Amino acid sequence: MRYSNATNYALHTMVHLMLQPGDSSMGVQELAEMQQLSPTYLSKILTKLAKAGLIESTPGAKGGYKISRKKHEISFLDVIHATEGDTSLFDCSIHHEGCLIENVMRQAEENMKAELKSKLLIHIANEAVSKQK
Amino acid sequence: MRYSNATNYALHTMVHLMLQPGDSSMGVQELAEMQQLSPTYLSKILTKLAKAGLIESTPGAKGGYKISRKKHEISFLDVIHATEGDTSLFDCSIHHEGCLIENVMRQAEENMKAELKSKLLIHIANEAVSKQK
DNA sequence: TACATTACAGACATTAAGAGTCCTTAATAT
DNA sequence: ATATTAAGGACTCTTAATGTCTGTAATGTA
Ligand code: SF4
Ligand code: SF4
Repeated sequence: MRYSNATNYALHTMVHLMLQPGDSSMGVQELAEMQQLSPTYLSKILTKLAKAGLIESTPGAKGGYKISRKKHEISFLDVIHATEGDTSLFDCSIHHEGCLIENVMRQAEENMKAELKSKLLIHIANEAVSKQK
Repeated sequence: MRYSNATNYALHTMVHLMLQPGDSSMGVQELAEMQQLSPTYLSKILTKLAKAGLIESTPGAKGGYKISRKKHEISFLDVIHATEGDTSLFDCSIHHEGCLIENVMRQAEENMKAELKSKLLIHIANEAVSKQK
């Protein structure tokens, strides 16, 4: 029971893109090198992020990825949702009416999600910058 | 990213054992039938629960499993911990000092665990009983 | 227009973990 | 002694994550 590596890569990539100045794009090549992983694999993750509207992609020469216009609203939960999908941590296939076990598990997951939703990536990016100084 | 079926089975089994009257034991055979799953597989899960001190096992004829003496203190988290192990949901292998990403992820997981720790199985068992009436 | 560059998509291979089975051993009651 | 039960190890099967390869479409540049 662990978050996938893809989520880790996605989070790092998002922070990288946030720190990129102005309207400049980065290619998957460059992004993959920074994280020491295969460009083709990262490409799939980036496509997911793009479909979720968290980043914007432009094909063709001088193309690449840049952070979405919603830059200041993107939460950890948004990224995780994009990579992990929207499945529940606990999902009993039976679904008895008013199941007490599910209630507890769902509530617990909600507590986690609430935190992940309240934390914005932009905060991490800003802190990272001020640390470097 | 889902909790394993084993956790589901474990939770159900624990509730069953809690509803058992007095000091009586149940065999893995009976417990497996109730949940429609293989006795040998459930046996492995029960062994984990026993090692975690959540249930007590007695081998030999007329043996079986019964709820531990800590019956009234056992939380959802205890059961999950026994079956899933103590690994973190988010575990970056690198561990940069004061990592901001990990901080957020860890905190979120803590929020979930807090809920799971506060919910005791005995409550579920009691509610299940009063519903039946 | 031709060409280089880049994202995108599908098929495929590899790996790791979960789920489940089978068989043997040890402990206990009758 | 024998039947019954839990525990443990080795094994297979299934599934999902991880990763690669190849081709296609879109875009800028010369
Ligand atoms: S009681 Fe809840 S968790 Fe258990 S089988 Fe029914 S729906 Fe699933
Ligand atoms: S910054 Fe944090 S999550 Fe990223 S590589 Fe370092 S330790 Fe891992």
